[in-house]
Amino acid sequence: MLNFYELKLNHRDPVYMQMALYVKRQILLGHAVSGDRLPSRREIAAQLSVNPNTVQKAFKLMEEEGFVRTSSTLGSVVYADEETLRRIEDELTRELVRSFVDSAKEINLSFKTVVALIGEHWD
Amino acid sequence: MLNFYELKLNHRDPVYMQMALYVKRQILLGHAVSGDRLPSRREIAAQLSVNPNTVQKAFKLMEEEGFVRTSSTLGSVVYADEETLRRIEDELTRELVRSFVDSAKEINLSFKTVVALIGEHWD
DNA sequence: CCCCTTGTACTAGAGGCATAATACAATAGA
DNA sequence: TCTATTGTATTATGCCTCTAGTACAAGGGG
Repeated sequence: MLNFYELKLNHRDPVYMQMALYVKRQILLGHAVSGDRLPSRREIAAQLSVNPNTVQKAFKLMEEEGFVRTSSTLGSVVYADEETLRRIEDELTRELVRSFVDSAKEINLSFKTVVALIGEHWD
Repeated sequence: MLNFYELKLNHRDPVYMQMALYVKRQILLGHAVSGDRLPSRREIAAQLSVNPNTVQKAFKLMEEEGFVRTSSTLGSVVYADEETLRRIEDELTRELVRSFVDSAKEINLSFKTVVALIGEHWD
């Protein structure tokens, strides 16, 4: 049973998107696999101290994106076939790198400088 | 005279923040230096096809952050002393790298993998 | 001197995000 | 069967961002 205690919310991005991203990460890391159950809307709302309606919005998004499925009164479970997993990896990895590289180039950082800076901040 | 034609707005971040970031970048790149004039609020609004009030909000922010100064009816100019320049570099460089490294670690990417991925996306 | 631009301020409204408070049908479990 | 939980839906409120429209004092240039 997945929980949301470790999810630290920021004040920049919509909460319901941060929730969906969190579940995607758990899937990508193998911490959540197909069939794994998710707590009820109300339970998650309590874990995160947010409104149940916000949680419901997150589930709506996750269902639309295809990695969570809900059967009424039986709760929601993770669903991640090959294609879904690939899509999640793409979003979380390639998209992360792409936007970072774009920003780095915007301020004229060289590849060498970028690698050096990352090296400094890695530990 | 700085212009805003090259600034491509996204639909994720507040417009007035994107505007401030754009000016910071121009300063960091040396494309804008102390004394450089900025177009009027209304002129910039036209260049970006946004509302003058939004532009005014950006100026309020930029003045608060100290890299733009306005003298009534004479328009606004860039102001960037040593300390301001350092702060901008910190925000645009170190902050960029820091948040990227954090995200990369969230999905268990190794330093080596990250460098490889960046290398792929660099060109 | 007059007009136009400028910075600044204000009200009003739309849309997205989040909260608060309910409501209800369906089902699992005692 | 009764009760508690669950997913789902609705209405209202508040905040932030952005747009739209208007207003006004101050200064520059003809």
